[in-house]
Amino acid sequence: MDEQVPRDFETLRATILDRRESLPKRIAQIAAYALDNPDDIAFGTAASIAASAGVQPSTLIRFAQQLGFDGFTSLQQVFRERLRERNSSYDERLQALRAKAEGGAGHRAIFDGFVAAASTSLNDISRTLDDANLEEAIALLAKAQTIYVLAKRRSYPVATYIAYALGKLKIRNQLIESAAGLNAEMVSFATPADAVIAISFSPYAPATIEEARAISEQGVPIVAITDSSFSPLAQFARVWFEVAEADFAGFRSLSATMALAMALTVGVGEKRRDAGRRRKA
Amino acid sequence: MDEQVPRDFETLRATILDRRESLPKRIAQIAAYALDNPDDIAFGTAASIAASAGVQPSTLIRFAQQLGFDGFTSLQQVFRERLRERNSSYDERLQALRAKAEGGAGHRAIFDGFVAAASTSLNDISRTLDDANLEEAIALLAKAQTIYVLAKRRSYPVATYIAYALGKLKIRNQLIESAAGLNAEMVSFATPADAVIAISFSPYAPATIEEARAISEQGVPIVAITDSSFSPLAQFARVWFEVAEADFAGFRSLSATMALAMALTVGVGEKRRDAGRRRKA
DNA sequence: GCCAATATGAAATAATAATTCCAATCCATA
DNA sequence: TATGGATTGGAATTATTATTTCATATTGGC
Repeated sequence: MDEQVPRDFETLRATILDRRESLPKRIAQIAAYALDNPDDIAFGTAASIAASAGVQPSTLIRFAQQLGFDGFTSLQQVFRERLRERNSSYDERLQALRAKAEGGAGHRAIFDGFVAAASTSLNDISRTLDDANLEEAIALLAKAQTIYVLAKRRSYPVATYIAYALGKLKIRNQLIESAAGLNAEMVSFATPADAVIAISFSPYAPATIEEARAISEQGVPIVAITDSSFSPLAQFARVWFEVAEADFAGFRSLSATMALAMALTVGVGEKRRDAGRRRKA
Repeated sequence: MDEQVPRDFETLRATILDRRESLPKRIAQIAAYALDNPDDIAFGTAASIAASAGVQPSTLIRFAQQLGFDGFTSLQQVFRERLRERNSSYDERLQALRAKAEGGAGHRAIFDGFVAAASTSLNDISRTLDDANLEEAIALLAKAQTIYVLAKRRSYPVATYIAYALGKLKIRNQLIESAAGLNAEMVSFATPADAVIAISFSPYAPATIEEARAISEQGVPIVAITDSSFSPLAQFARVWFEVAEADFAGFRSLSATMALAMALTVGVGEKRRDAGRRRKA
């Protein structure tokens, strides 16, 4: 018996490619289809796959048998296993990272912990972000004459990134910060024709809250990124996003907030470009 | 009919979690199993899944029906679809999202793009980061009297985050930035007993390079985070990290750099604490 | 503690899908 | 171009799997 049944996808693939030349026409046809559409093989029924590949179900079974399987079903297992492994790798790796980080095995573990926290946060936010909310925020910001950016302490890096990106997109913006302690004055220039992006997480920096309150009392609409509906920022905001960042070693990730911030920024850029184009036309 | 059938996995998951409380015991049991072992649902037969979850096949079908599906088979489709999608690698997904965003597919696509870019970057860096390099950098920084942080433009948010974290850890640090244009003077205070974290990506901000050169000429050791071995920063650095961030819509992610920055920061914090403890003992 | 409504288990049934079989066709070779 | 073997198509058969049904158990309200 020189027939070694390929148990994993890569071996199977190699075997098929190897024999390609010597396969009968219809078998070759289904072989090509299998390598091109492995997902279909994993999920389809013999009949549906055969139809998609343009052959008879029986041919599909002969193909499987020629490879040493005892039928289509066992061939299909290989294709399913492949999907399973590919898919689990990500979650499992995250799990492993977290476990290793918990175990405290040197500095690599710290790094892994931050990577895991960031990944988790990204997963969470892409699950929970509300599309309508995003549209509303972008629409609001796109109308603004000047976009003010307000964030301190832990959220400050996000603010600087937003300011950088807005600048690159040639969107007028003002980061509310001042070495000279002129924040209050800066805030007082904002009008209802402007808008604010405010970012703050618990424990909320008092200055951020205070400035957000002042600016909202002037009628300037606020888009807030914060961590719960109890956040004082949420009550001043016209639109607000709840972002739950995972933490590690006492520091919360910023990855989800960053992704959202970029989406807002670039979204505003696009919306303005579209509006401009429409006006010209 | 108020029954909205969840067509995608996330919606389904949310629906299940939402109703969790009100589900009968066995149904709840299979619901929990489904969320814990989605792969098994995708590939198993009703009988095999029911057995693994410790319920009857009929319960599984009732579960599906309660969610608004017309049977187990249509519920299973959702789990299969999830595998299909998840399976496409991050790179492929990023590619697809880019195309989608180009085509003007709404703002959600932009957001998804940034999330995908961040995830890709995190994947890459956790694959490529060299442990020894990390140890060396942390050892070097832990010895420093003052840690100077140097980064402009796109990398500036990372610098502010490092400065924030170092501050929280009570590690003396100095962000090299000055509204008054006194960077050169600031740099001149650094001595070989200090250290620098410098971050710069192509196109390298000339000021960063210039200051890095000046500071290295004073014998101050530099830990650099940059994007290639050809980076001018790499040549001034005692230790350097190559970080390849994925980009989307013209903006590169910062997630990998952030994770590395946090690992460095917290690593230094730990190393100092350990050293302090040893000295006391 | 009893009743009705609801939930569960187990087996029967229906549906679906894989496999087999055989006749028809194709192809290489003499 | 005739012949044997290999290949293929399509329907029949068999196996597997989902679903339904109904008897039994459990639960919650009075």
